[in-house]
Amino acid sequence: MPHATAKVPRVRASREQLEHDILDAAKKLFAQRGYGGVSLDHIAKAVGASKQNLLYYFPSKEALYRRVLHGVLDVWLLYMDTLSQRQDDPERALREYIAGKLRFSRERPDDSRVYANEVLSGAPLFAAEIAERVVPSLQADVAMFNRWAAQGLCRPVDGQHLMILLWASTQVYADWASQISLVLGKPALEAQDFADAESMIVDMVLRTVLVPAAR
Amino acid sequence: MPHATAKVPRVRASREQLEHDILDAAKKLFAQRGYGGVSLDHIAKAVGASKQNLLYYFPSKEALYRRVLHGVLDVWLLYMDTLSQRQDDPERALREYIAGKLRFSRERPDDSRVYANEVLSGAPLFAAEIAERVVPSLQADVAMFNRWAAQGLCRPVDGQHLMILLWASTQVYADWASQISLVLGKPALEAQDFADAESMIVDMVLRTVLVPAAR
DNA sequence: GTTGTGTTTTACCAATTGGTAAAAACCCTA
DNA sequence: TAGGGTTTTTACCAATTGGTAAAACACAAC
Repeated sequence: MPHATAKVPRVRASREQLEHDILDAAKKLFAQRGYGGVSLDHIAKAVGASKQNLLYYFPSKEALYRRVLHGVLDVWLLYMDTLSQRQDDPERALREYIAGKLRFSRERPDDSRVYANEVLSGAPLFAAEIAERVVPSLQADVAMFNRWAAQGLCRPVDGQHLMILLWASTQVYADWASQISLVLGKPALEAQDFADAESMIVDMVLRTVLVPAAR
Repeated sequence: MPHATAKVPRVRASREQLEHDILDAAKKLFAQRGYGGVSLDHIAKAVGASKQNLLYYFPSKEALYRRVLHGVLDVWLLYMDTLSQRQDDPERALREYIAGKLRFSRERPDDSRVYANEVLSGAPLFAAEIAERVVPSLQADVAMFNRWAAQGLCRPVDGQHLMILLWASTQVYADWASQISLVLGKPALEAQDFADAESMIVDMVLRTVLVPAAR
C-alpha cells in the first residue's frame, strides 16, 4: 500500500496548505502596508500563485482581508485570556496578562500590526467584531478589577483606562518596533528588550494597583 | 487705492492657501488609510482641485507625502518639548509632558495617525528623520531622568522604556480612538475621557518615578 | 493692448487595479 | 481509459493608478 492516510487527505492537505499560505502571506503584507497598500498581485507573487488562483480560494480581496482579520482577532484574544484565570490573585493575574500580551507582540508582530492597521483606519470592517468579542472580554476584566477592589485585594482603579494602558504599552513593542529599535540603537528588538519592558510595565502597574503594604 | 497690501500678496496668499489645503486634505486621508490606500485623485477631490493641479504644487505623490510627514513631525516634537523645560521638578515636568502628549492626541489626531501609520509600516521614508530628530529628543529626556536620579529627585528608572510607555499610553487615545470609543460605549471620546486617562497615567508614572515619601 | 509669469485645464499615457469567463490541466475513482 | 470533480491557467475587462506634455487661462506690469 502507498502511505497510510490515503483517501482525500493528500488533495485536501495541499488545498488547505495553499489556503493557509495565502492567508499567511496576506497577513504579512496587510500588516506592513494596510489594506489599501496591498494588491492581490502582491499577495499572489509572495505565495507563488496567480492572482486568479487567489480568487479561486477567496471570492474577493475584501473577503480575504476579512479572513485575515478574523484569524488575527482569534490570536489576539487567545493571548489576552489570562486575566480572568487567576480570580483571587491580582498580582499574579496582572503579571501573566502583561507577560502574555508582550509575548503576543514578540511572537506575533504581524497579527498585532494587522490589528493596529485596522483600528487605526477606524475599524471600518472590524467594528462589529470588536464590539462583539473584544469589548465583552475587556468588560470582564474591568469587572474583575472591581471585584478585587471590593474584596480589598487591590486599590480601586479605573479598569477601562488601565486596560487601555496595558494594551498600548505592550502592543507598542510590535507596532512601533521600527521606531523603538531606532531609539534603542539596535537593528531589531531582542529578548532582553522585551524583558526590560515587562519589568517596567509590571512594576508600574503593580505599584498602582496593589494595596500599599500589609492589608 | 484698492487695499493696503497690494503687491504680490494676493496671488501668493491664494497659492499658499491652496498648498496648505492640499497638505491638510492629504494629511487627513493618509492618516486614515495610509500611504498606499490614498490616491492623488482622492486628495484632489477632497480639496476641490484636479490631480494635475496637485502635481503642479508637489512633484510626486511621494514628495507630497514627505511634506505631510515633515509637518507632522514638527507638530509631534512641539508637543513633546516640555520635559526638559522643568529641569528641577520631575513631578511637574512629567505632569506637563503627559498633559502635552494627550493634548496632541486630542487636538491633532490626524497628525498622530499619520505618524503611527508611517511607523507601523516600518518607517521606510521616515527612519532617517526619526533618527535625526526624535531620537536625540528622547535621549535628552532619558538623560534628564538620569540626572534627577543622581540628584535624588527621583528613583532610578529605565528612561527609555518609560518614555516608550508614555508615548504609547498617550498616543493610543488618538490612534486607537475607534476601539476606545467602542470600549467606553460612546460614539466619540470626550474631554472627560482624556481627563480620566491623564489622571490615570500621571498617577501611575508618579508612583513609579518619584521617591516614596519625604526628601 | 501686449507681453510675460504663474496657474489650471485638457488630452494623453502605460501600468496596475480587482474581477469575470472560459478553457485547459490535473487527479482520483469507476 | 473514460469520466467527473477540482484546481490552475489563459484571455479578457473596465476602471484607476501616478505621471507627462502641452495648451489654455488669469492677471499684473509695460
